[in-house]
Amino acid sequence: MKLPKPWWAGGGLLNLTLLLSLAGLRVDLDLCLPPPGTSFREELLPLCPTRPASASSPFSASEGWGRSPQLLAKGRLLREVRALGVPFIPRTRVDAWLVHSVATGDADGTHGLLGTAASSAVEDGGQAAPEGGGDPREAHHSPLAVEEEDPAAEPTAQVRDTDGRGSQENDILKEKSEAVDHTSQHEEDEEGVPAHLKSLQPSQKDENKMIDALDWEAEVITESRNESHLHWSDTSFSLEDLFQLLSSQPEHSLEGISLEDIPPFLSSVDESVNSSAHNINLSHAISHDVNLHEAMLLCPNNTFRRELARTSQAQEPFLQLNSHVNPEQAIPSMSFPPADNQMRNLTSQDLLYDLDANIFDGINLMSLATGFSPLEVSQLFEEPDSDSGLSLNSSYTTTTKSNSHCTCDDAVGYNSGLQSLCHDLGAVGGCYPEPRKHCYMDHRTLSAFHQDLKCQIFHDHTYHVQPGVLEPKSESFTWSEKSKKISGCHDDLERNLSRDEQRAKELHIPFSVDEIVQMPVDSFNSMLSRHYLTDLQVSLIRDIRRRGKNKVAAQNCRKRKLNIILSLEDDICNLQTKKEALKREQAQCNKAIGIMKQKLHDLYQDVFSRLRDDQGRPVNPSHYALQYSHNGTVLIVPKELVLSGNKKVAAKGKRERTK
DNA sequence: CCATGGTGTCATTTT
DNA sequence: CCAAAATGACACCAT
Repeated sequence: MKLPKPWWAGGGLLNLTLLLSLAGLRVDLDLCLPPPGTSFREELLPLCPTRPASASSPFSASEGWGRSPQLLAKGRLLREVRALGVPFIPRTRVDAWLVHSVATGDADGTHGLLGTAASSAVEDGGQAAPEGGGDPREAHHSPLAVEEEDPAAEPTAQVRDTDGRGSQENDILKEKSEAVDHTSQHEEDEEGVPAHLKSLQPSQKDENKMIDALDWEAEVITESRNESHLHWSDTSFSLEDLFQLLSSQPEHSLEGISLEDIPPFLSSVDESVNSSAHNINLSHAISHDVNLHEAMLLCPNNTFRRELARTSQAQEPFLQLNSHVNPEQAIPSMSFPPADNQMRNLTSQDLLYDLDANIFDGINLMSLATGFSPLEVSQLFEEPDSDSGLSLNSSYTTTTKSNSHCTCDDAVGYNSGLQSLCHDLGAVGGCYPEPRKHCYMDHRTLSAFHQDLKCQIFHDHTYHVQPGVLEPKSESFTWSEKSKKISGCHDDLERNLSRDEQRAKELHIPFSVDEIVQMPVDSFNSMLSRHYLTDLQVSLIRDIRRRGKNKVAAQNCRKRKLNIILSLEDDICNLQTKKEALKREQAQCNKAIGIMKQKLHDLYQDVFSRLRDDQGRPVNPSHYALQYSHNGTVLIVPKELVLSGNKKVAAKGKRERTK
């Protein structure tokens, strides 16, 4: 028959086995050793405050946070090994009631003190009622219950409600917390290996690391148990040893849960570890006004991200709103939306818009008249803003500045009669040096080129550009201002057009921006080859594709960054939670040790109060000590001998440890 | 007016 | 070696 597990059991770090056989009575001390099948972290480790157990969580507690069967098998194996106790001292229970029986002058206890074996009393008295105040079992309560009382254990999302933020945002935050929940919780194995050791590791390495961590922890426990074994399984020891060990064991044993084991960076959050508000701020600092909700879309198994994904999909038709008419397109979704038709029908509603349209048409005409590309001409109407969207040729310009003359020669191919003007304009910066475009020009038939000319001349508008106005530096009518004017005067749909979309529209690019960006490489190249496009159009299409790809890449990059930040935040939360659990465990161990010390002291005093020497005088406990030998006898030994024996035992234990 | 965060873009590096 | 992706840095804009 086994006594209930002491309330402090579950520490797993202080393995103090005391076999005190006094007159046949056996007092077994087994502190903080988790019983087979349980892990102290499973009992003590509370849930992460930002991870309230919800039904929507993809990982329930029964699923072990998604632990793999291999890991569960390893955990079971380790527990079985621990349960066997090999080669450690077999685990025993604290038979506090025995101490009580001795202290209260129980007859069996007295009899046991005299040296007769009465180990059966342990079994017979196992169900005796424990002593009221000092019995640790009476103070036993579930660590989870402790956790429930801990205000810090409240879900952060609930606390956030008090932060004055809307419930919807709180829901989002909660979803975010759950979003990052499984990503690290399922990586936390049952042996409590810190998640931060593995959270950023590839999943394939997790198992190996898990094995290493398990071995590591088993080794730590082995050392702890061996130390206890070396101290206590010697041929003999005294109660003084027990006192000394109890005095030294807390610090020693608690090294395993020392706060120094927490990674150093946690020290920065040490002060606020007891404050749930800290968790709020941590999450809040990242979640506040973050418009990167799409970032969550990358992570699977997340309701929040799935919701956003659905929202994004619902908005996708709107994203295709800027698709242009292309009869050759086989993509149905790229058809011309009515909104765009409406927008085109509204061209006369705004004089400014007409002016801008005329300007662009004039630019096209200028390009024809001067042999200068419309893009270059259009640059004359903007400031040299690298962010203008019209600076797409900036890289080419910088890389081919020395070839400006050749570029102008190329431009002469369009209109050889204006070479001098080409030079003049080229000095402004209107170079068009990309050689690949000329390859398109080479295989293009002249008739097609003239068709392009006719097409552009068809939009002829009288537009005269003064040479002085061509200086971009002096041009105050910048692109951004133009965009502002356009966006300010047009409807919302027009305002949502990006610069590339506007330019593509102005240059009559027969493809939508989405098409250009999302099209596969082969399709893109074949599309360029199939269509007769001007160099400007090809250049713009390529730039649109490059910018679009890069835009998506930048978005993905930022999403990854945000995910990393969230993951780190989650790691911080986990480590804080573990730190709190370890602190509670340490406090419980200290309390248990104190109780044990007191009980042992009482027992010691009681034993000596009953002992008499040969003359019938009481034995002074300050001069003598009780020493237990393996043959079951208890000797009263002068303390001088005990101290010398302790030194020998300590030396022997040290030698065995060094082996 | 300033601070902050989101976003687009370019240049460069990495894959 | 080249193309695409990734990323740092910067500028602009909205709040």
